Amino acid sequence: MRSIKPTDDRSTAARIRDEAIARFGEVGFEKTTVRQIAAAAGVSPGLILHHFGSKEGLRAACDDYVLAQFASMRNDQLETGNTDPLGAMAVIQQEQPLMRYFMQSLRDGSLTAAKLFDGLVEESVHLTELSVHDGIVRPSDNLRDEMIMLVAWQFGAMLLQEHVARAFGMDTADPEYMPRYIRAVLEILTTGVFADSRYLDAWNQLASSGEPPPSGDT
Amino acid sequence: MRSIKPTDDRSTAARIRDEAIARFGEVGFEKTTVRQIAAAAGVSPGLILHHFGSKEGLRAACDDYVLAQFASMRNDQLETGNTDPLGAMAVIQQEQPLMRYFMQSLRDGSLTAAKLFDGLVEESVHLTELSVHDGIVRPSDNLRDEMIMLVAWQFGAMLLQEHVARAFGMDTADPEYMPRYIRAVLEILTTGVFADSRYLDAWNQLASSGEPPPSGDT
DNA sequence: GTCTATATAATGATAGAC
DNA sequence: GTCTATCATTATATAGAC
Repeated sequence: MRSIKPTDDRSTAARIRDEAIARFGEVGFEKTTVRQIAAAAGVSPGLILHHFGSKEGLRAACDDYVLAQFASMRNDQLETGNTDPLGAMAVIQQEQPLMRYFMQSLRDGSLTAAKLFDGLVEESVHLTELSVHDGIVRPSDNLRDEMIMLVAWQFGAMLLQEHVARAFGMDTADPEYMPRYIRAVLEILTTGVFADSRYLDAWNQLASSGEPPPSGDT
Repeated sequence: MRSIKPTDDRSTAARIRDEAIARFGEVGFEKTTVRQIAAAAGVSPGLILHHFGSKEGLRAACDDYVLAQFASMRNDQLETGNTDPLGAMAVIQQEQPLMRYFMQSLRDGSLTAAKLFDGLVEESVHLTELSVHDGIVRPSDNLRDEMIMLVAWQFGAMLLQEHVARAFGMDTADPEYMPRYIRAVLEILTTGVFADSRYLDAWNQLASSGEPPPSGDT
């Protein structure tokens, strides 16, 4: 169903894997059929099972590959000494097969997604500690938890970017989307949202009183 | 497979619908089979198709019902004059079938989820404007976009709560989870994250220069 | 309204030829 | 390594009895 470039030097198995990553990332593991991947890779459905044993085996191969690729990217970033948190944020926001695959894994709650998430939390905590030392990020005795939330928010926003874009009155593909997104994020993370610390103070007081705080209205 | 309480005054169709909402919310639309819903509701698979025409028809009925329920809840909240943004946040965070269903819809990107998301953005903007007037939330000339991000972050964090909880070193069901979550959120939204406004200023300068800003390192 | 039995379609997986 | 043909399972959906 698709012509393969004669100069494609990837092995057939690698081509199948890459097509699988693309499909899994676009529509998810469940909705993707072995036949679709076979058609996209220009091979028969049987060959895929022959190489990877089962559809689940193919997924495992994709997981391993994606995990390795991310580790490699992280290495490159460390070697070039790029410690800019905003830069990392922008890089990761790109619309690439690997990132799509990761997002879908995040949706499904796979083990790979968990590993990746945890790794990114560690990395963020590390980078932010450096930023605190440099006076870029304010100190906090709860920095780790805050970074966990920021990582979750970042990927949460990516998961829901269709809705964010629509609320902005635009499409995800609009070149104005990312600038507008980043500006709103920077505003919140620079100035906060509340006018003063009354909520935070009240919360900390409740917490120090040892009692699990109410979940209703204040 | 399950005994129905003799005092259950819901019609059979309503019972089927409620069971469907529960299953769809727990494992998603695709992974739920008509047979499972039938077993849970104590009826035959055929009856479900008889009432709702198809599985898709059943989903439509669920969507309509959930949408109506949320609208009703919103009405109640307006009537009781509850304008506390934190209260609304806490209420919505509860683990109820309706909320689970909404979360799954958000995952799948259904039309219902979009309507709900948009409605919640409008509501949040409205409530926050009141809070700004009351001096609780700082003013902003970009308030709407910031609220869009906050709504997306909130639901994004709920979508990823499995990962957030694991990063906290606990389980989602842990009673300490929500307090810890809320504290981290309050800290970020009260104080911000950056020590000063250098990033925001640099960004605004780039934006005012009319050029689409870089996506790499600064 | 409700059930049982069945039709139909699609999917993951297997077997064996080349 | 790769393909074709086929199996076995599972799901939605339909037909018709009660």
